[in-house]
Amino acid sequence: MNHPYKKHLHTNHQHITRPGGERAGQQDGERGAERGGAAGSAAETPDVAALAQLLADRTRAAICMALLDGGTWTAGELADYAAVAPSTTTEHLNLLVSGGLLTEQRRGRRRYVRLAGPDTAEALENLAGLAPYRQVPVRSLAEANHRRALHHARTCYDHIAGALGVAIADAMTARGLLARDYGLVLTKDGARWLTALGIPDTAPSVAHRAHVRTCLDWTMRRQHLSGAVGAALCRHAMDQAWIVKAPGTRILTVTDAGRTAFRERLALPDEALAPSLTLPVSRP
Amino acid sequence: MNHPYKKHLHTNHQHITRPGGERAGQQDGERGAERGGAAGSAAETPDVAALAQLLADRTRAAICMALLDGGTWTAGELADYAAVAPSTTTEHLNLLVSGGLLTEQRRGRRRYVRLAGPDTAEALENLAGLAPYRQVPVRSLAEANHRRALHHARTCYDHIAGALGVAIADAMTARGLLARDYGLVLTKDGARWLTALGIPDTAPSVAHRAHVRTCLDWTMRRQHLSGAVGAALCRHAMDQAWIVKAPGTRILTVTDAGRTAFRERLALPDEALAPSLTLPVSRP
DNA sequence: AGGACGATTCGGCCCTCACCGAAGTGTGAT
DNA sequence: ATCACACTTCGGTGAGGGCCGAATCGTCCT
Repeated sequence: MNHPYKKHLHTNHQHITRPGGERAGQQDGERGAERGGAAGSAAETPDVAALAQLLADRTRAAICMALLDGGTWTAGELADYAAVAPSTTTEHLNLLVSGGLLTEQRRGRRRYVRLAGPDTAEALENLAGLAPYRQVPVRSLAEANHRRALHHARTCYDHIAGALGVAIADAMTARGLLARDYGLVLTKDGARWLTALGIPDTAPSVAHRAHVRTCLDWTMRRQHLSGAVGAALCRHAMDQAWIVKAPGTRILTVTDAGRTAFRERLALPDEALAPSLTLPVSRP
Repeated sequence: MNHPYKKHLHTNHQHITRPGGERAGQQDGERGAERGGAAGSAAETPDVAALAQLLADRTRAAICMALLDGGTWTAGELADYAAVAPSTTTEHLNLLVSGGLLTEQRRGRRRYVRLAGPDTAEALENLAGLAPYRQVPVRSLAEANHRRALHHARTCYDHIAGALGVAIADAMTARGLLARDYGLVLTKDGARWLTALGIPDTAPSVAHRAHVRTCLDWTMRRQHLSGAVGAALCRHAMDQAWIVKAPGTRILTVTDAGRTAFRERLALPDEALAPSLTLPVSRP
């Protein structure tokens, strides 16, 4: 007896204590320095494996990516989207919700789910930017168009991603509205520019989030603008009808007004403003 | 025939095309806008599931967390650390290396591995900050002390983490050296402060990385300073012997000189400067 | 009430994979 | 040459879990 490899606590499956309730990735705010004395007979370690396991399944990952549009989907819609049986979807949603990545809301016989919060969304896009690529066959022209539109412009939870998002970040940097030298910063000129647009950059509603954050784009592998400023800009562009979001998808289309506005205010190159080729179809 | 749930391309296992070689998470730099036309008969999607699957195993996750000390370990050391057979370790390392998270270097009959880069390290710490907690039994007093020391101060790849790291970020913010309002920024005063310390804040060697980045601390769930400035500060503190790194661990101990320096220059509170209680033992 | 519909539960199938030991390969030391 | 050592390869085992279909539960509509 006396095995060389300690005991078999390696079943790789376990139940865990969520830290802060549903809000998965609290990012700052004051919180005292508890968690100091680990002198008991047990300690806490972050369980990276458990979190990763939630995303380690193709279907679950696809569900999360779909929810990156920031919208609320029903279990059935997700089942169709992921092409698995409703029963399978139920199991996946149970895991994702109890793992804190998703929140649910039951209404009648429907189960609505969405991402737990902006932090979760950004963590997901960042992960996607780091992930390897996989070749995926395109089966129809409609699907190819859909994909092309997605690469061109889409929402990433609450801000603009895709080639358009990257172009905006680049243009703002070029015009001195964002500075990249010390992290990504909104400059004074940038703040003025936002105010001139009618976006109050110090809105208290967004004060708890970092104003400027970057988000690694999974189609371009380039940084684009996220955070509160990114979200405000996206909202404004929608309010002004510079971009419209095709219902049921996360695809954004630049309108004629938007083309004018973006060209005037940011001198965006034409590629970034190309019209979407087709009307986006229903959920892919 | 004609199944309702398309074909079974759901084996959840696949081989993938790495995007950029070993460097997993390129973060910026100019790169043209290729990847525009997805008109072929295949398209590329980031495979989040594949990446997550690498981390979804307890043992592999433990290996990655161990390597977060920024050091180079041999396969045998990792086998001991993770308490699995050498053959098992080999398999895990093969996966992690070919997945781009680790790089290896063979010398003689040894296999040395380390994390692929700073980006990988930061992605890991961020993931750890988001992950749920798991209760882990502490089996000995030495282990409890080790754990306590880790929570107090440690290296996170190339910068300072733990309570000390958070305290430094807080103090720098309080003194106006860092500004949190628009992301986390090094202020002009901060740049001067660094220069006064003898840290050239515009060293070309670090120009390709964002100067200031934050890193979510897994013991405190608070942001601390990372990026090039964080790394430079850590290096400087080690050069000046303010902190010493116990060999074979990622534990940092604040020296007497360090206590004086940190108190003088940043007015760090005493808790953050408490001496480590024991000499750190060998690898846990 | 009756029926359509969305979601859930359960049982069973099958594939994946983390694990080990034993044998093998190459390197370094004696 | 010989042996020790670090790591690798291979076969076998067992557990975990993703998948479906069928049956069930609730809710909404007519």
